Amino acid sequence: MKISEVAALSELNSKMIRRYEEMGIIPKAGRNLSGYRLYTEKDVHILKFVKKSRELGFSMKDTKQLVSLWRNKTRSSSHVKNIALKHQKELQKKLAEIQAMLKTLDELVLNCHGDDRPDCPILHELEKCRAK
Amino acid sequence: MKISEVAALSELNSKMIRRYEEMGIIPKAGRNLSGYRLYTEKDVHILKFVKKSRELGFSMKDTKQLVSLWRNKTRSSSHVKNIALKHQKELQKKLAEIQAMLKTLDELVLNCHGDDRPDCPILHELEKCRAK
DNA sequence: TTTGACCTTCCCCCGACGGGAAGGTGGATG
DNA sequence: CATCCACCTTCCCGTCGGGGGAAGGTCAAA
Repeated sequence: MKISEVAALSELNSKMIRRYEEMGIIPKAGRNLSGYRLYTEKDVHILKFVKKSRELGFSMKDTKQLVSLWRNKTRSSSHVKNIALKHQKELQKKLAEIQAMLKTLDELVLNCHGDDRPDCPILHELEKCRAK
Repeated sequence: MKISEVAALSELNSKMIRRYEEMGIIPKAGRNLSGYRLYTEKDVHILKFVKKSRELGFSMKDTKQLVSLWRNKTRSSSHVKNIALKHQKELQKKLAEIQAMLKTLDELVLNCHGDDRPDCPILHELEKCRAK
């Protein structure tokens, strides 16, 4: 298979597949005589794994590790779990940050008339010095 | 005041203050004879506004608009509100994405032994083809 | 034969920073 | 007075996860 075919099958795009290869996340593809990358079913399998990892928010670095562990039958699940735990903590942190922003933002949006007058609680809030 | 002083007062760093100036978010600072940027209390006020806007997650572009509206006494609050509403929607989307990731991740972490054995539900899940 | 759809590598762009080089300035100290 | 150190300036490069598009090679159908 050529790159656009595996791209369609893995729901990635060709550009990212080349990048994953360059970053060592996936093995180097074979080439035909003209230099075109050639793929097998196995490569599609790996690419789908990468796609799922990215969909769960794992970084490129984590994904590289996860692919490597996945392919290494002598891995320890604790290694995998540590990566997941770290990512989980980061996501929880981001979640809290966004929730905090939304808490303020929801209130501001609710209180703003949104008409032609210049009075605006949003700007007023941004102007306020935090007590801190 | 020189840049590091306003940086301390606004809880930003010098680098970002220069960048905000370059991006037109804040007015161009005055200079002394040696080319050092000089600031007033008013500038600190603007910088604090910028800081709060960024803390609420507004982009640089939005922040630039908000500063401009803030300083424009003939603004309409609807203009401000539209910016806030758009940002609110984006945050809600991000929130939902992170919650979805965490929902899966929490379950995976819970089910992974995290020991020396290679069996790992996390890798197993990533390997699975989505029904889709 | 030509056309169009692929493929390749290459470099630049985004946002929101951070690091650090290279060089100028300014005030306190020896 | 010289020197030292902290600060200032501009500039370029790196990060992460991509996207856009140029320039050129390949291949199959019309």
